[in-house]
Amino acid sequence: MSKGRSGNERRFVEEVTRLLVPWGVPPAAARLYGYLLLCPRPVSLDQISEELGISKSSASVAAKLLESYTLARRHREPGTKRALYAVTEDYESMIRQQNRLLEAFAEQLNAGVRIAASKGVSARLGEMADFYLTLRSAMEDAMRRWKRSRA
Amino acid sequence: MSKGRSGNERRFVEEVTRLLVPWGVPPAAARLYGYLLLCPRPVSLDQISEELGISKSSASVAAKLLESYTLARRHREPGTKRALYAVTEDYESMIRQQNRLLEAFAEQLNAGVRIAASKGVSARLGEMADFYLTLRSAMEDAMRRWKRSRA
DNA sequence: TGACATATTCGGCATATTCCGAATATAATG
DNA sequence: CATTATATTCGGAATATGCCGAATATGTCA
Repeated sequence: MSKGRSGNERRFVEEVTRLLVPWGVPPAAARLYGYLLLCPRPVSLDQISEELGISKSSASVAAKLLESYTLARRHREPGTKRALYAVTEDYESMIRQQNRLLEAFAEQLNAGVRIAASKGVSARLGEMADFYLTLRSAMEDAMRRWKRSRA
Repeated sequence: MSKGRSGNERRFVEEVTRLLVPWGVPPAAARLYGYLLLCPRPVSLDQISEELGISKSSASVAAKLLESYTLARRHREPGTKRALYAVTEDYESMIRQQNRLLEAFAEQLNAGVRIAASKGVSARLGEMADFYLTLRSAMEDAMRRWKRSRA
């Protein structure tokens, strides 16, 4: 992606940012993800810094964060120390993280069943736990099916 | 729920908080939700304030926020101005919100397909959009089935 | 090994978020 | 309508978050 990014590309990046931030992704990392999604090839931190108008250090921190989320991957440029970053195909990552939260929440609700001060509360918490576990399972199934349909 | 809450109840509330905050729920509101989940009956803002150790105004703001999320509902106490709050059964609320984000993200990815600078990028964005829409549909289906199984 | 290129860390600053308590608004009743 | 009870708003303070740029760490090559 060249120096002069089109308005459409800029808009895309800002929209991706707007959607990822509520998922708990810090703004600079979200913008980087949006930008990397549009890059046909891995890009350097210098280029990221320039294209997104952020400091080199912020680019580094954002890239490493995306890497920890497995949303981006580091590539090396042989013969230099330069790091290049590109998106991974692991776009399940965010869904998996949400599933883990769902599961933990369901577990907590089941823990609540055991301490509930009334039958009504107990029933409510149990039902909620059931609901969230059902949703989690449905997502796991869907991801399995998706993987298979792609193989 | 009486003045002297048990350690287990306290722990439950703090655990629910810990799990809801990453979903973007402010700490006080998350704690209130955890507390309300354990209440067999609607409770007043005074009681909330006292039990959670927060100011009356914070309790009010938190309760109204949960209400806007449809996680809690306001009840009136006839003959007084007092507001009582209790959790709703609308625990689908958070899942629906995530689904809307998923859908919007997929739409944005499809918009990206149209401006992509290369075939590779285009294919990638399209596949991601497909994936997220598949997940969203799976969740919608699961919620529909759940509703039916409860009727 | 030293020099250079490059990434990362860290302290500081600006801004955002969270909560408190006083001020203000609103609901209920006689 | 006035009074009282109660909820809500708002300004301010404390704390958290996000980012920058200088300092530091690390990788590559001759």
